[in-house]
Amino acid sequence: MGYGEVARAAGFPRYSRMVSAALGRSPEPLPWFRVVRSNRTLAFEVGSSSYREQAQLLKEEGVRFDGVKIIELETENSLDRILWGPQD
DNA sequence: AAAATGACGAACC
DNA sequence: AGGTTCGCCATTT
Repeated sequence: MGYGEVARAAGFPRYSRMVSAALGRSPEPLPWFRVVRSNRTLAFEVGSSSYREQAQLLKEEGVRFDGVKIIELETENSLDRILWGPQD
């Protein structure tokens, strides 16, 4: 899931930036690290401490990388499923 | 009130 | 392919 994708899924197509803001501000432990950029790279500047943290967390979730690019982000407990569940 | 700012994204050079 | 500009919209200056 990218920020724009989350926004769309929530019914706010132009709110990608608000999504990132919300994830950052939220006091509850949201799985912010599962949200990436639309180009499938991580959300932060490569090498930054936040970048390394996100990379580490994602690896623990079983997400694989091709260098800086993410091979496949969607895991069995991807963000959309956590937030909105299997709907049915 | 006006301008700058973002864990964004797409459109243009 | 890679760098710059532009649209987005709530917050903060």
